[in-house]
Amino acid sequence: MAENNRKAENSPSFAEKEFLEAREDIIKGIQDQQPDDEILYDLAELFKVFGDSTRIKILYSMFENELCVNDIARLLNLSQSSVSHQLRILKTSKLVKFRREGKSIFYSLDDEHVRAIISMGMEHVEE
Amino acid sequence: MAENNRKAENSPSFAEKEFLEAREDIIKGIQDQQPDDEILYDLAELFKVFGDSTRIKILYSMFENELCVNDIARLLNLSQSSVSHQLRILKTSKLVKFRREGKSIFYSLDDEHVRAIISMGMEHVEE
DNA sequence: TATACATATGCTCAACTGTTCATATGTATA
DNA sequence: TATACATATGAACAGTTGAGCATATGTATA
Repeated sequence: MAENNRKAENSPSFAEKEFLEAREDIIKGIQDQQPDDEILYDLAELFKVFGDSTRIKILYSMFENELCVNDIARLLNLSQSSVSHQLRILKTSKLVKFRREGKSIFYSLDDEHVRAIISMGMEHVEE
Repeated sequence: MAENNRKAENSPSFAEKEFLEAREDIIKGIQDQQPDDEILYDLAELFKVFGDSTRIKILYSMFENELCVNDIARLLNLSQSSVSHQLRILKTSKLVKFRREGKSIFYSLDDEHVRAIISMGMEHVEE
């Protein structure tokens, strides 16, 4: 009896049931569309690289020019070590490419995607 | 004499001087183009929000649907608390909007920029 | 080949971040 | 208005990350 009561209290009404099932269907649908975890993980890793102001400054400085490590350090008032460390991260993420010329190594943005992503973010920030 | 020698060793040749001055000019030019630090900081902060796989999953799940906190938690197998914390960050960054409906709160992407930024990153990742 | 210059890298530490747990707030309904 | 449900939030803790220092590697040139 007490059990019946509790059961009655907890069991959803017909309308509630329909609502819950509808939500379930929507969730199932999304689950199918959702890209693999691995891809979403990589996507987050990519944005993480853009998510540091030192790296953003470095990327922006190369927006229209190739620069060597020392140029960047002087331009942005950063230590050589710091710039070098960050460039390694940018290299690993394929956001910059480089070429050697004598003692210097010139870095530049790897492709148009990098510019596009930065520009897109800039639009959102400047609103 | 020793001083003269050292000076001679250390002083750059004419060609070197020209090269260094050219680099200086380039750096000055970039310094003028570079956006304010504050803007670049905000830009990095924006990307930082995209730079976490939980938040990316949450954003992606809302790509074409509005969802309530509980939907997202079940869909992505996350705790209610975790989802709520992350949604607060997404709200603060103006990446999602929300509306109340009874006890539930439905979240959705704030505007097309959000979709555009994610899509752009996706292109780079899928290469 | 010794020296100076340009860049890279290993290590350490302080600061930051995401999760969890416990609890608070807000809302509908019996 | 008491209860259950949905969401939000504060505190604490573990894991991560960027900067700086010291040093290693690579390259040109006297």
